[in-house]
Amino acid sequence: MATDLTQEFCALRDTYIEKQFGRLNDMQRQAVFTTDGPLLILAGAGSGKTTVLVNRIANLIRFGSAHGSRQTPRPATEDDVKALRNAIMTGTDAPSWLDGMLRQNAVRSWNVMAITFTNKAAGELKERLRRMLGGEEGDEVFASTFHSACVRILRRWAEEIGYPRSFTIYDTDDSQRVMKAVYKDLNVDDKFLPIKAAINQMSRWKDQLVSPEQALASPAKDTKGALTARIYAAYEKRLKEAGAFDFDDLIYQTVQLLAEHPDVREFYQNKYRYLLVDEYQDTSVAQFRLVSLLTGPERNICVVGDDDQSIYRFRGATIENILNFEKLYPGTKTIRLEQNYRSTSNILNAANCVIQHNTERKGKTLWTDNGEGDKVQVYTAENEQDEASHIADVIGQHLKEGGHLADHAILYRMNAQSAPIESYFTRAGIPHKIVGGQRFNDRKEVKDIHSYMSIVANPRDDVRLRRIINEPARKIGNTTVEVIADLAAQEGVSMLDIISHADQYAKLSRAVMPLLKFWQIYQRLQDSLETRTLDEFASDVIELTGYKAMLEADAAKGHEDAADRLQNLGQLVNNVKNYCDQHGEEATLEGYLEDIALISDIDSYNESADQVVLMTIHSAKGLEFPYVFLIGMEEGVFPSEMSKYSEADLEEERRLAYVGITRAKKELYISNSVSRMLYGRTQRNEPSRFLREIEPEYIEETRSPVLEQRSRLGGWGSGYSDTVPGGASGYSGPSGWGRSAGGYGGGYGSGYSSGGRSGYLNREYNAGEGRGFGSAYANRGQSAGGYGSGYGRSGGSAGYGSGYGSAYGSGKTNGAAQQNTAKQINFTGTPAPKPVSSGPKHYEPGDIVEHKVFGRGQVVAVKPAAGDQIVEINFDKVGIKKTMANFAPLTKITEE
DNA sequence: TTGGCTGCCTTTTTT
DNA sequence: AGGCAGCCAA
Repeated sequence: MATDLTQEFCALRDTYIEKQFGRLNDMQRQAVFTTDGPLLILAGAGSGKTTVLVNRIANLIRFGSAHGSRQTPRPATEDDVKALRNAIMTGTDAPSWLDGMLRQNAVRSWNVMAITFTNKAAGELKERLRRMLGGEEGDEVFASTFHSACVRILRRWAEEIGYPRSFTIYDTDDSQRVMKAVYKDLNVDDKFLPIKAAINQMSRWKDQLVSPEQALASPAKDTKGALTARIYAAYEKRLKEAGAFDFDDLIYQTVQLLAEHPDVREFYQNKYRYLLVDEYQDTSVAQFRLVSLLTGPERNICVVGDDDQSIYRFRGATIENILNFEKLYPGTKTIRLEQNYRSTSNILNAANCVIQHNTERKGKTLWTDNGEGDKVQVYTAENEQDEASHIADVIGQHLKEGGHLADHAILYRMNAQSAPIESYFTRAGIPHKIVGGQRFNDRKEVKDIHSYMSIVANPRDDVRLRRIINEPARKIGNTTVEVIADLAAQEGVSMLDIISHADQYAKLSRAVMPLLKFWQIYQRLQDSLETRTLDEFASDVIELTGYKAMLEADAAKGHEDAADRLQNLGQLVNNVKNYCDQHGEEATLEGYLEDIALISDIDSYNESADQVVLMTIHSAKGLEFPYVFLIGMEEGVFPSEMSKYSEADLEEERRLAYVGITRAKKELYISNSVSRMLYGRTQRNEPSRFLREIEPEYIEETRSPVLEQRSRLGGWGSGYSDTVPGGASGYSGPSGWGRSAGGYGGGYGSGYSSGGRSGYLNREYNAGEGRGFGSAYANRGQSAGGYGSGYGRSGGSAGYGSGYGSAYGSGKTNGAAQQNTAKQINFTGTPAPKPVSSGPKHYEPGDIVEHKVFGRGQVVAVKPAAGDQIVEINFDKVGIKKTMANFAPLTKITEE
């Protein structure tokens, strides 16, 4: 009888628990209820991956392995059954006295570890756990990134492997500085082996857990390989001396620690009995090893990933980790999540079309029961300004229909592509935010202050010391620094140790005063750290080091960016303050420095501001937006030039395209531009192959009106300019030539001399557009009054005219007189490409204007600025905004 | 040692 | 195009 009751209770318990996760689909629920043993979740884009992770953790903590189990801790009673049935029927929580019966083998929250790639993802996970489980239990789950988790482990055990507890984390810039020193030491020429190449190789070795010894021992394929191994060894030695880890070391050294110290390993295996790893497709060999070292004998390891979204191969991620997971963990249960909740079917189908062209994949097809939605809009622009203006048009349209700026994201392949959009949006007054690119913490002044802060935390850090020892200038030049470094090496102490006794070294006699002064500053900083709060310490650093005085002096001299820099330092102090507020008692200098080393721009991106977001597709992974603009869909841009020659690289680009497309919820806008300025020259690019891979039924194409007009006039094909080595007839640079694919009307050549000394042509382009005009100019034309003599050449194919040009010099030294005399010679009257808006405009307060994006508004103030006007407009819908008169998409309606 | 100039190089993505 | 490093001159 009791057995029957227990059986009934178990069945009811399943129902009850399932009801708790009733909003999940079958596959998702399966994933949630698979609590023990290895589990691989293949989660397509938008398939509710984070939801599954959160719910799975919640289930572990609330019910453990109760679901599906036919046993209970004690035999069930009739009261148990009744109470549970009642809870199910009424949809209420079961009474707490049933807890023991329901929470069979429930996992304690601090036994769960969830690893993600970005702080943002970790934060989101924590936030959602908090909401689901409540503050106490939610917060006790350890959710962090690979790198933060490693830092945490290393902080605790650093001394075991010969590092100081307050080790420094080096960023790429620091690494490069170390590398330069190593090159000098080993007498390596960076022309023979570029520093970047060495760093890259070293980084790959660390990703693959190859030690310097192994690298040295491995049969070198060539001299460069052998040399790189020696460089690697020397680099590691330096880092160890400085008590520093670089990004790769954080993982690598943690793996070494866990592998070589069974006690440490067991400590963590006992502590974290349930492991979850997000974005598993982006793990490296080292990260895989780390995860397996943390996984205890119970093998409660759950990984979530999507092989189609693996986009970090270039930095050591190996897609094999996910492809081979089942082999490495026999008995793995694999669950596929293929239902997409994010996008319309048109968007999803477009994504599927593209990704199907890849061969190296597990294979899965996303589907959705969301509606068809609008077709994917493909726009061919004339140039990047046109592309920007088109995007502004669309956004403006959406705003008129009641949409929000923040619902729009502009995604691109590389950071450089943000510039034209940024400039257009700024001038048009469209609020936007660029995520990524130059990070705040990468700014020179910010890094300098951080360097000061970090040498107080870690006096051994010679790299950072060198960075700031003469910043601001305090008469400690290179020669002196090298002498100190030599002395330090001789005595086996840090450079700061030498500086503290500078008066004892004859070799330093000339620089004794400045050095002792520096030492004094250092001591005052140490003192400040001990006696004041962290943010006060930060502002002391800015003051006591003379940094502030230096910038103020610069600003007084009229140095333009000095004021900005001062402001940035103010922001830095604010950031320290925020850090303190967040961490309260636990705020430490090391902690702050760690944060800034590991936290990226995207982590602080906050959706709440009503702005259009601009970021790379890489940064956008894991995010979603109602309206997405995927720009620069051109061969040579996306896929990038560098990936064109390798099939594996191309597949990665395609996965990136897939990631980009699947960010869109409601509408996707893809654009390509016929001509684009890239790396300082104008290129003509074919539309991306990824664009052609999308079945026509899912897309709707439009071309820029300018292009339409031109093709009516002349009918042009697909001319573009190619680059071939020059060399003949005294050309120093490459010379370009135009090629015609299908009979077009004109060509123009524009050449300019870059060196300027003898006025020869350095580069020349012919492009299949326009009607044959050309202009050549000298870039730094110093000779002959700043002239270069330029001409366009017709390069090979019949059918377009020869362009030629007028030359001018814009040399900074003596070409000024010729400046602005450039003429675009126009032979046929065909209009030259138009600027964003034509003709100078003048506004006066009271004018009623129509803005393409913001709609109707009234001018409230006008300020002249650099040949233009800053117009302040009060818009009916969005309030007051400032725009540049000549660039904003503005039309004057009436004057009042 | 500093500061200015020239010439050189980079331009894929980032924790 | 633009930034930076290294070189040279003061």
